[in-house]
Formats: sequence, C-alpha cells, structure tokens
Amino acid sequence: MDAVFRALADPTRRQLLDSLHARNGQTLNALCAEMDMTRQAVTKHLAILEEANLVTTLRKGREKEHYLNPVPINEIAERWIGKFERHRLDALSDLKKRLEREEP
Amino acid sequence: MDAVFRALADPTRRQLLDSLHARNGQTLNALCAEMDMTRQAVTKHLAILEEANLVTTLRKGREKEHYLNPVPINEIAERWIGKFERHRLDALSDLKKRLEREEP
DNA sequence: TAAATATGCAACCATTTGGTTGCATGTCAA
DNA sequence: TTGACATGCAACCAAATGGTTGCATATTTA
Repeated sequence: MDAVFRALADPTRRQLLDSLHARNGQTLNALCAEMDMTRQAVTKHLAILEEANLVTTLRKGREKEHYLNPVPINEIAERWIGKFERHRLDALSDLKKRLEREEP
Repeated sequence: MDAVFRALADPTRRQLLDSLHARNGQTLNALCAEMDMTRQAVTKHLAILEEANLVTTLRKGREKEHYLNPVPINEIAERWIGKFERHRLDALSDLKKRLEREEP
C-alpha cells in the first residue's frame, strides 16, 4: 500500500492515470505525446505505477499497451480513507466545540 | 490537492494521522513519544501535514495541540478516487475481455 | 534485407527529502 | 526569579527522486 501512496504522490503520475482513465490501453508513445518530458522519464513513471499495481501492461509486438488498474485505489479508499471519512463530521464538530470553548 | 497527496505519501506522516485519529489533540511531545526519531524530524512532518491542511494546531500556553482535519482526505476521496472507483468493475471486465481475446 | 519505429537499459546530474545536531525562545512552577 | 520543560529555528548531510543523454534491442514495413 505504501507503493500506491508514493506512486500517487507525483502529479505527472496522476496525469498518466488520468490519461489512461480517459483512454485505456494507450501505448508508451501515445502517453509520451501528452507529457512534456522525454520518453525515458515517462517510462520511469510508468514503471513506478506498474510496481504499485496501478497500471497493467500488455506487450503487443513492438508496442506496449497500458491499462489502468483501479483496484489499489479502491482499496485505499476502502481501508484507509474510509476510516477518516467515517468520523468526518464528528471530528469537525469536536474541533468546533473545542475552539469555541478554548477561545472565548 | 498536490500538497495533500505528497503529505500522504510518507508512512511516518500517515502514522501521525493514525495516531491523531486514535487520540485527537495530542501535543508535539506526546506524538514524538511513539515516533522513533527526533522531535525536530516529527516537527517537520507535522509542518507538512499542517501545510496540506490535514492537521490543525492550537497553541495552549507552551504546548501545541494537534487536531486531525479529515476534510482534504474526504475531498480526495470524492473528487479523485471517486472517478476511478466508478468505473472499477467496467475497467476490470474490459481488461479481462481484452486479455482473453488477445492471448488465446 | 534495410530503414524506420517502439521500447529497454544504464550512467549521470540537480534538486528534494528525511533525518540529524546545536542553540534560541517562551512558559510554567517551585 | 530561576530552573525545568515545550517548542522553534537553522545549518548540515546522506539518500531518494525526477529528469537527462546515449546507446542497445526488437519488430515492422518498404
């Protein structure tokens, strides 16, 4: 899960995920076209996404297709974000009460 | 939002959020007690969490209380993760179909 | 087969990051 | 008021990160 969080930390990688979300199965060159950096830099980002299991690749001759895998993101939403969301309103009202009480 | 993602990328900072989730309003020293690093290192992590608006502080005399702010996490869940979750099953079945079709 | 195309690998570099140590400041309490 | 305690600030350092360039390999296609 750490790998997923670290992978999501970079804006370029989130942009790559967005791009795949818009059009799934894009080739490396296709993805590079919209990124303002060298192909090798994009390759590295994709490798990180792949290692975090956020992207799955499929070799097709000399091309490599990239597919978005939303499962790890879903797991984060379920396991980690969910527990903070659950107490969202509670925590907010707690904070509000505290602030009102402590700073008259 | 970039600041939130980057803040969440570090395991120490997620641990700090967990700690505040378990017991809200902890002081810096209290938080340091469970972290295996110097107070100054923890201070830096808390500063990053504060800048990402994930933690709110309240000065209380010579102590500083830290409160979890779940709103940014909720925003991420809503605005960013939601759109990937929405197509989760679709994307999975798409991928499955493709793999079956392309690799007989 | 030869040229063009798509990707892979590795060395290298600047900046950021995560941590340290040392000292300063502010507040509580005896 | 003085000593202890909680926090703040700054310089410094090693390692990770994000990017580059150069060259190698594999697959089309003319």
